[in-house]
Amino acid sequence: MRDMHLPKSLDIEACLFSGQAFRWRPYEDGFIGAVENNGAIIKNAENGYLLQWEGPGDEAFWQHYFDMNRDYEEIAARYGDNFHVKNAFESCKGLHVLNQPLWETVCAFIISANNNDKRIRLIMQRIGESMGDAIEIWGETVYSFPSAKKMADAGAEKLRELGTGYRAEYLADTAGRIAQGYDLSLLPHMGYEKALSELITFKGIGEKVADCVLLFGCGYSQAFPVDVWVERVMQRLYGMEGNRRQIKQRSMELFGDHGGIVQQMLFHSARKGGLPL
DNA sequence: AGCCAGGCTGACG
DNA sequence: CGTCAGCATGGC
Repeated sequence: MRDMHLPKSLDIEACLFSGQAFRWRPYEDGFIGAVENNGAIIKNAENGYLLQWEGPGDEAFWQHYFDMNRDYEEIAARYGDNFHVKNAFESCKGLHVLNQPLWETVCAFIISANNNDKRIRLIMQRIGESMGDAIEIWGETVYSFPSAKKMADAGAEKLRELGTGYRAEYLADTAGRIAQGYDLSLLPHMGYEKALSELITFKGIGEKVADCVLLFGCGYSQAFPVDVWVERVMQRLYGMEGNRRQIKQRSMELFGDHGGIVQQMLFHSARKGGLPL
């Protein structure tokens, strides 16, 4: 068991429950979950939080996971002349875009298609329970996310039993390609456009899902996923028209290198009901 | 009891 | 190239 302090400047609840991570759950006055082979509990503490974990990770691992090496205040300041983005950053103070395990992120967002947050969590939990490794922490059990090989071996039928529905074949096919040797870990190093073109060759991954993977799992902070909420924001608040791809292109031009972070602020505040839609 | 959910695929024009 | 019906499942 190791532990470290997380600063009050982080809003852990916002980070873990804003549609980017799906494998944490409330626990006592904090949260419990697993990242890679680390089981973790986060408790409220004076002037921040106490993160306790069992597993091979170190402090740098968690600092990267919570994107603590990025200056969000400085990024927010760059959009100080943009009314709605400025407001979104202020109402989402402490929300960071997480850097999550790539394979798990791929699966989560394949599952997310035409689905809702609650059910994505339900399915991800079932996948962990049935195929992941159990990790004990403080008498609680959490589960690592299973490898692509393990999911490929389980097959589409098994995945369907877990409630994935018509996405079972997508997951099985994608898991199979990766188990056969496709190296996801190259994606963060080949540039945004190339990585996007690679991702959309997988079944169940279209442009929106790919952009979520690029943003939450590959560190491409310019990736701008356009879902129904963000589409509505850009239409109503910025007068954009056209299909989602056009809205994405115009948004990326408008917001630039940190568009994905802007997107997460707009998405989260829109879902909280904090935007005049 | 329908409707909807951080869309994608395959078919068709 | 763009459009569009159909899609499994569970929560509300």
